[in-house]
Amino acid sequence: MAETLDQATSLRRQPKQARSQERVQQILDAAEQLFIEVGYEQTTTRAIATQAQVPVGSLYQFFPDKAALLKALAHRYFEQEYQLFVQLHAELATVPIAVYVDRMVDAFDQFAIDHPGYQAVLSQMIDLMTVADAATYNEFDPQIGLELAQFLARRNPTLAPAQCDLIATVALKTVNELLWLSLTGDRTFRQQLIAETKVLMTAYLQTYGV
Amino acid sequence: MAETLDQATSLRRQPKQARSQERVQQILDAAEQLFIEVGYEQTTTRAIATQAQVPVGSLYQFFPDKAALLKALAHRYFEQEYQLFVQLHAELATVPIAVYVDRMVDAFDQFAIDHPGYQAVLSQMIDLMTVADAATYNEFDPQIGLELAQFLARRNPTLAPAQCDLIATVALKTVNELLWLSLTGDRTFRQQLIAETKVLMTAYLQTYGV
DNA sequence: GAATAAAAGTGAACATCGTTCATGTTCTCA
DNA sequence: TGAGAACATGAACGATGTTCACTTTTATTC
Repeated sequence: MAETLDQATSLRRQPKQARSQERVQQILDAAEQLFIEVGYEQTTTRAIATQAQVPVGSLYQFFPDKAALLKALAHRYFEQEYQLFVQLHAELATVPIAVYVDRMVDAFDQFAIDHPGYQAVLSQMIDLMTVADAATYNEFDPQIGLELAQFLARRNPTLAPAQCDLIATVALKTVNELLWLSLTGDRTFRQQLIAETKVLMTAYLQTYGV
Repeated sequence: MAETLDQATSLRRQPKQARSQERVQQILDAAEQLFIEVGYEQTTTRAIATQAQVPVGSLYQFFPDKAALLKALAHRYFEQEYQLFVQLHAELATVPIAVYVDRMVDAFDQFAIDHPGYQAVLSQMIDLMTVADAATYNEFDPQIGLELAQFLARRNPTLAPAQCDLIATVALKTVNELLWLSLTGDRTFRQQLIAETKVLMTAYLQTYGV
């Protein structure tokens, strides 16, 4: 876990001693908690340092800037989401498309519910991306899109590869957005929106006979 | 135009003299240009003031803070989009749903293309909303949603009002997101995504027999 | 048309932020 | 055990959004 995280977030310095590695985790935990509580923008680096019981300087020993903290946290969630997809995708290789959609949407909905920090961290991550590059975000999402496109091509061989890519992009983006919207409402709203997302996706994919 | 803008953006002070009103427009124009060129975050209030050839203080005479400038600009676009919807919606009251979707999607796509500042301002606006309230954004979008829901109920009277609201919400959110995504790519990508958006929406709405 | 009040204009100064870096401390290993 | 590498520290820096005491311009009154 540690190695994967380090590689992806380009830590300013590799923590070689156990003491430093603990600090990195302390800082990340403190940052996540504060991002959830008061949001990314409102969280000062000094507050993160205080919460993690380290001086500000230690923060910049390992992370190049404040945004790197958010990226590191987002990376953790993307990684988990990708694992979730891979596992479920294998299980649902041959089921009808309606069942595939049903199970997938439910799984990702449940993931967001199970991880309290997901919404707070990701929403701030999206904000950051419009300003800066989308490197971190585009690390796992296109991977899912690629596998989804291959899945569609296997289901309906008459579809051109380019078209499969496009359909996968549309499907992913749409489900992402609607699940995201569902998180902003109460339980009833979320369940209704989940159901509606399934209707939408199933109708769309059945158009292509997959 | 001026009155509508003033009401919605809660200017700190109403510009009563012609001189001030000109200044407000100068400031807004300068802000929009800089937001497009270097982005909202990277644009300093001093830069806006310099560009508009006014001192920083004058900025805060009319706008409570930097975000108010972005909101005022976003409001202008929302207002124009709503007008566009109302007009087209009236024209398409009785056409088949596939035609309705086709014309609507094309119109909003064209709007984004015709207004160079739209993407820059709105993307920053979206960022701002996750941090602050969504008051400005929710000013016109739900209005469109409401009319869309009534439209669905008229097309298929067997649908419950609550379900019409839900369908309208899903449709709006989805089209919004996909059109937004289409702006990030080149001409070919945009055209393909526009076409795909129509397929998705038509398939979805035909499910409900509207 | 001069005097007074009200509105508008101004920019140096303030508070706070993200970040740095010179200096002190702790750990590693021959 | 001691020299060098890794790590820790927080005062200081530059930049930002914002304010407010002060000046200038416009409106009103006699």
